[in-house]
Amino acid sequence: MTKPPTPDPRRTLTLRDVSEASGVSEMTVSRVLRNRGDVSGATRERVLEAARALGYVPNKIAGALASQRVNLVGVIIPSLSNMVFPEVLTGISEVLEDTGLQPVVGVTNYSPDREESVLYEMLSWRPSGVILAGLEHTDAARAMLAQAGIPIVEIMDIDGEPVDSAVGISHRRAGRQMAEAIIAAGYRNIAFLGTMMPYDHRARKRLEGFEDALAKAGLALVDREFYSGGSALLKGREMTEAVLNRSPQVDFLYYSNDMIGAGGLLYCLHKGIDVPGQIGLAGFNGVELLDGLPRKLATMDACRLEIGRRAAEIIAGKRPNGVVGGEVIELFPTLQPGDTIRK
Amino acid sequence: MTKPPTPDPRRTLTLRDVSEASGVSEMTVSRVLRNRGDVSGATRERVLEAARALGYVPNKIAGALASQRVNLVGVIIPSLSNMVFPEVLTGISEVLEDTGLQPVVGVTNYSPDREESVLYEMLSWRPSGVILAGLEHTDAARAMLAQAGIPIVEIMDIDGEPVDSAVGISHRRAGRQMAEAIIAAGYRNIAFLGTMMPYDHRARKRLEGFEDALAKAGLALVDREFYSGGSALLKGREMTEAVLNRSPQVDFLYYSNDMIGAGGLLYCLHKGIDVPGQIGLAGFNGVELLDGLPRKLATMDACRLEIGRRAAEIIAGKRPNGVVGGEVIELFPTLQPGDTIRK
DNA sequence: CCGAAGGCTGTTAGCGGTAACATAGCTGAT
DNA sequence: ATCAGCTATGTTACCGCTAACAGCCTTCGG
Repeated sequence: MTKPPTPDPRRTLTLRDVSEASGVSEMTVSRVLRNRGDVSGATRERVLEAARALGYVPNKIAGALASQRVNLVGVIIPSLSNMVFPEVLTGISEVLEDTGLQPVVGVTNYSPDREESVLYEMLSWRPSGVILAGLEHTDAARAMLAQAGIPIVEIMDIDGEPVDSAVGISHRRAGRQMAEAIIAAGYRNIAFLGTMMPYDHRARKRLEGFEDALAKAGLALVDREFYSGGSALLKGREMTEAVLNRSPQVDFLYYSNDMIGAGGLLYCLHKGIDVPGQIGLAGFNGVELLDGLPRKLATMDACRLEIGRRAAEIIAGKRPNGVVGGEVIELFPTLQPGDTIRK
Repeated sequence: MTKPPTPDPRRTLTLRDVSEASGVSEMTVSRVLRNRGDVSGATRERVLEAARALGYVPNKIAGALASQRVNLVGVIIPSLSNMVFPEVLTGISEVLEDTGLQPVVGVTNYSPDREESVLYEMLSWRPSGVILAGLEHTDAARAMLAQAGIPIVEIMDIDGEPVDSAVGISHRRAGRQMAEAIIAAGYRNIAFLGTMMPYDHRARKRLEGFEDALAKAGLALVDREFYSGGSALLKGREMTEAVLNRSPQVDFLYYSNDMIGAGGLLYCLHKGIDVPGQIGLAGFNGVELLDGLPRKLATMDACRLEIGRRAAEIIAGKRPNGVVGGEVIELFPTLQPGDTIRK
């Protein structure tokens, strides 16, 4: 009736178990497992051995509570389904990798309310920083961010007032630039095809900038078409067909993202339309998918990787917010004319 | 020199602050904020008001430590960049939404070592459950999973021995089925084009099943081509070109995923090849992108949404693992012949 | 009019770690 | 030999919250 070597395999292990198994105090075990403070080589070995043998996994909840330090960075993005945010995440992970910080992702589906609740949930875990897409948030969300006492980085967009720091591009400027390039290439009957989501502020700002530039040249959109949901590639085909049927005079199609642009391009090629002679096309984002298309769609890359990297660097290298004012980093997307704008 | 109403806006608030502001004990505040136990309507109002006014965000770290309950579910997947896992995540989120549980995502980039460390990190937060892709893990990872004392669900694949529960499809069977359909359609000179990743066990199993079925019909692959990294669509074009140049007799191209399949399809159409007369094609996954292509690629959907849902249901409705044996749920993908296999 | 049964609120004792300080050996310079 | 100055380890007091239980005040049946 002796106690078995592994007392209760169900109960989760604590520092105490390791400390008993290795004959030192819990504090020493803690020091070994965190590589902090001086511990003799012999003890270190003994402790590590015991921890490994038991299969001990430290309890970060207790550790975080005691040390008031949490190695998590909240990352809040609207969606995972369009390839742009995963790339931002890649940039973030790359940088955080060797800082001991770990990203935790939350998705809002472009809903401000959902963003607010995801943020609340995240802050309740007291992360070391928060990175979130966009500058538009509910009042409550802004208040939470401002109160949090941790570095906050708003990414993707810089047309607005950040709570703390921001890294992104000017979507208004991006829209303007594209319009100018299109006008310079001689197109005059321009249509816009884009997302309907009222909360995709960046797409909205691009369109605003685009129309501003058109107006400055005495032009206006001759048609526009919106969509939401579904396969973007397919929607691109359908919308393009609709626009071309409705407005045969159109000679340029500006898409709010590359995916629907690609659909439109495939449609035009299929219909035997002369691209870019008869009709020109352009999208936005610079997604890698475009490389595989029969013709290269004109686009503007959104600096996604770089945005992720810079945002993470700010978090990794910063003191709690308020201590120093936030910085705003503007990146400049490059226009990639591809093969769908006349030279 | 009186104390200002908001003592130190930097210091983060605790229950005590709310309790002082509302004139009740911390315990009562706690009860109100968690909707647990009996609290009179009047007190509840007062407390909520105070909490709101102060902008209090509860500290889940302390809460979790005290209650030994964590509302997180770890989800470990190989990649975010190929659309299949985001869809699984959607299924998971849908189900967890109304259970109070919250998914936390970790990405392994198909590296077993990375998977092990991500898992370790996650377990150290003592989640209520873990969902992870695949049945192949390092020994240490398997040991951690078995010891964790929480429900574990391995997803996507059921060809192997799960640690606890599993939800997925048989990739061997999927490969076999596709081979049988191809052979039945009269193709005989079949090539495989796929990923090189040695750790994409599911792609490997599909190929194994595929070759088994070929062998049973007295056939063997006439060519094969592998890739890794880069734009899948572009790779699909390039690989297809390479195979067709090298082995002109090929009459069917089986791709390990839809993306490279789509690239191949675009290439064939561009070259004026008769699809599916001269050459047939098929992919795997059933990604929505295919809907937008000029011709529908034959594929097999991988039941991604359903897998996510079922996995989440198991976690949401289950007692700690070991208490009841794990269950294995096999789903059956349907072959979608599209327009790229002869009738 | 009493005691049982609830409803509402407070008190106490941790959860599993870590910061900060205390302590015991051991060195080597004086 | 003596003691400052290490190094290696232990002790104590929380971190912010919640489980469990204790207490008070009503209410109500007998």
